Amino acid sequence: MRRMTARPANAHQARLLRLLRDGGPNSRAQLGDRVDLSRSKLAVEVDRLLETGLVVADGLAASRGGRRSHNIRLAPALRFLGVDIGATSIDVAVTNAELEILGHINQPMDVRDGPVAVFEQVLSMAAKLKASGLAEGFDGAGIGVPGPVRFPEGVPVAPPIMPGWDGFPVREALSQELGCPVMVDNDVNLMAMGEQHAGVARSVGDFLCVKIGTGIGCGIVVGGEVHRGVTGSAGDIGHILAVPDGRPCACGNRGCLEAHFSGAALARDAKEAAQQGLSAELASRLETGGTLTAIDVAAAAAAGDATALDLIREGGNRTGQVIAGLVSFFNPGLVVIGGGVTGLGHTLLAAIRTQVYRQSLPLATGNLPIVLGELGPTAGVIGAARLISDHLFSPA
Amino acid sequence: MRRMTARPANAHQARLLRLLRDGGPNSRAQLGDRVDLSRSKLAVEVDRLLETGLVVADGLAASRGGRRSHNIRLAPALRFLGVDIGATSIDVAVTNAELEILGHINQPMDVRDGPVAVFEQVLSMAAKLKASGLAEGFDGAGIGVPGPVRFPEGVPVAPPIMPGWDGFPVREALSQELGCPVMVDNDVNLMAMGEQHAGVARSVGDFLCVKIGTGIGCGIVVGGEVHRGVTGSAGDIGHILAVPDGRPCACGNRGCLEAHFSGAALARDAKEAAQQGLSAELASRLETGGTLTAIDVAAAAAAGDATALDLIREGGNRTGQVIAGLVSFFNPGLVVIGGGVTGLGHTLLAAIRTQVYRQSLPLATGNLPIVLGELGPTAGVIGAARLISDHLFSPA
DNA sequence: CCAACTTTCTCCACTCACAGGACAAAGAGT
DNA sequence: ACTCTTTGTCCTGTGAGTGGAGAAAGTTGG
Repeated sequence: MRRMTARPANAHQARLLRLLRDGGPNSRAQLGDRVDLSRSKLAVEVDRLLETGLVVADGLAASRGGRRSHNIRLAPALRFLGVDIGATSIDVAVTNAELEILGHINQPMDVRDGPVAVFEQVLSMAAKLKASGLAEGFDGAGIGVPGPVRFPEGVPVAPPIMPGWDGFPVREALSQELGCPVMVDNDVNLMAMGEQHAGVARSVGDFLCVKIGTGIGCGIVVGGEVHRGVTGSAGDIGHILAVPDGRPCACGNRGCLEAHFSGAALARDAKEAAQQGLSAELASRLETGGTLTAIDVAAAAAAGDATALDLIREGGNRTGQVIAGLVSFFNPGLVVIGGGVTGLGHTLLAAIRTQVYRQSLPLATGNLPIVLGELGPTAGVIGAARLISDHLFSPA
Repeated sequence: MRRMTARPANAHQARLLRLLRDGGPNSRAQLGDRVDLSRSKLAVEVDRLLETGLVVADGLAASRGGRRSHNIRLAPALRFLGVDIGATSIDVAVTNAELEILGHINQPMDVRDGPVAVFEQVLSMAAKLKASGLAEGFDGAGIGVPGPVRFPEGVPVAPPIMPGWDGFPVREALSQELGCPVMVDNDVNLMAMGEQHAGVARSVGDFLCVKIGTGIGCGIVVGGEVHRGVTGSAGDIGHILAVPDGRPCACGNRGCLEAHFSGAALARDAKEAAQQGLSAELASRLETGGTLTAIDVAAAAAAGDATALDLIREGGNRTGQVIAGLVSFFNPGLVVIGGGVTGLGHTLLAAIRTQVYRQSLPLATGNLPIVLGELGPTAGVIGAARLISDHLFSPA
């Protein structure tokens, strides 16, 4: 099947496509209300979009007291691929043009295996989704990787936890393999875009999205746009100093936030505590599994284990201190906490909130919600789909 | 004299005005090269601007091998007032439409005297500049105040060091008194705009501008635009935690950056050192003046006093640690250091650089200049003039 | 001093985007 | 059947903008 070849010819068409994508109105009249164009001009642009096939008119809506309107919607055959490459697993999902997830699979993996091995797996996961009948092909794909990206070229740069990926032409390679346009971004930025599109950050212009997983990072959204920084490393808060002369970090310094709180640090601390006999709960989990992860700590905490709760609180305090600084600096309208440790739930959130509300000035915290992301593992893939659709739904 | 009444009628005219302001080309042909409009359209817009009087054509330029071009320039009678209200002094300057300073005066003052007393002084300083023949009136004024501002309304909100200013309608009051449009912003943001317009940050899109004076703050520029945050308190880094369980701060917490390094903290530490007999140099200055300021410390350091140098290095390290975090988070293309303590010069800069380059990741610091502002006390007033001219040179 | 070439600026005709009103189509309510 | 409402189409007028022709004002070289 021939995939999406057309692109919006002008800003009006791009605007209309995004309105339709974001669950907006779907009759010509309703579109006209939002788009500040005359009915005639709007009709012309809609007709052109219908000609390109990006948009279809199917059926009539119920009457609202007058002539029934045509249902205008994005082509139902459009499919986007969202890929979220984490440090230890891959998420791949197919969405329709409205970015609704039609199918989603997750597989464990190690980024350190390098781009070739990882892409083989991504392609086989995409093929599996295709085989299940959800898509006949992809009109575009968004990819998130756990490290800084030179955004215009779609190439990872100097990724600390991804040796072998530096300079690998991710965008070009995947575009070749998949036969469709591809955009690449940092996984944290994609999570922020996901929560902005379909999660807690809808209708918020300036917010921070802190992702605590194997590492720790922060998506920065300014005026509705992701801020990536001059070298694509903005939001890399894992190596901000959290504890003077604290624990050694993989980066060579001491006391980095990531060395004190992250999925990896939490597992390490839990293991130490178990071995020192501080927690029977954790020790028993260590025995059965042979190793501990953040999930074990979450389970222990849920079971009321004091040591596990202490670890979470301690980590939340450290993280909260750093976030407090960022809140003072950036003055966001919302802070979203997400990533693998979301399972630590309310204990973590409470610790973070306490620190932020205590340390930042009232003017910055006065009306500042600090909440957990509501999309969980789908935030990344939705953000990835959003990334490519933003690209495709912009003037050619 | 009637002042500037016209405003650009469309985006093209606004663009042309800004080009002319920023020292750009000044013939129709040269303007056409930059503005991506046909010669005919451009001529129409220039003619309209000439009609409004915002722009004048005076004289002919030298020939470059053909017909001589007309000199197109902004009306030479246009005057902007730039006001920078600091914690302890006021700067007022008059500029022409190209934002060149025609006259600049500075007077000591205490913001805590409240808005009424301060504005009386501002108005008398403005009157003095007028009386000296530099201006017959003002076409617009920009005002910087040392605290957060609700930008759209031009009203200070909850300013910690400015009791009595909370909610005072600065913009409206001064607009009344001066009889011209007024815009109000945080003084730190204005310094950033000043350095962007005429200083070290020309042609840099994303940068941070750290102002260390009585307090400490940070101007944030994203994509050429100042980021003010949702409540106007962005950049308020003075109360970021710098030293766990450190010195008590006026805000009620302990260990804030501002409590450890700022003009006020430096004076306090110098006085302590002098009284403890650690430095003969500082002690003698304390005796002669009865009190110490950052300027005394700078002088002592310049004279080679070890204690003074230590104080500066110590403060620079603290500040550098905080800036390192901001650099990791924001990934700017430039960091500018300015404000009253600029006099501490290279010692301070070296300490800050050391911390940032050590603590932030190479990708973020690799090509990151950290420099002193080059405009000194004029940065604020130039930024203020820029603020109001940006406002006036935008479509009505 | 004249011819040839440059650069700057003006004028004019043509195109296209867009607004806004008239009107047709299709339905609801009475 | 009649009126009112909502939706969608058609048509014409207006103003923005382009691009070419050419006038205006120079320089350079014979």
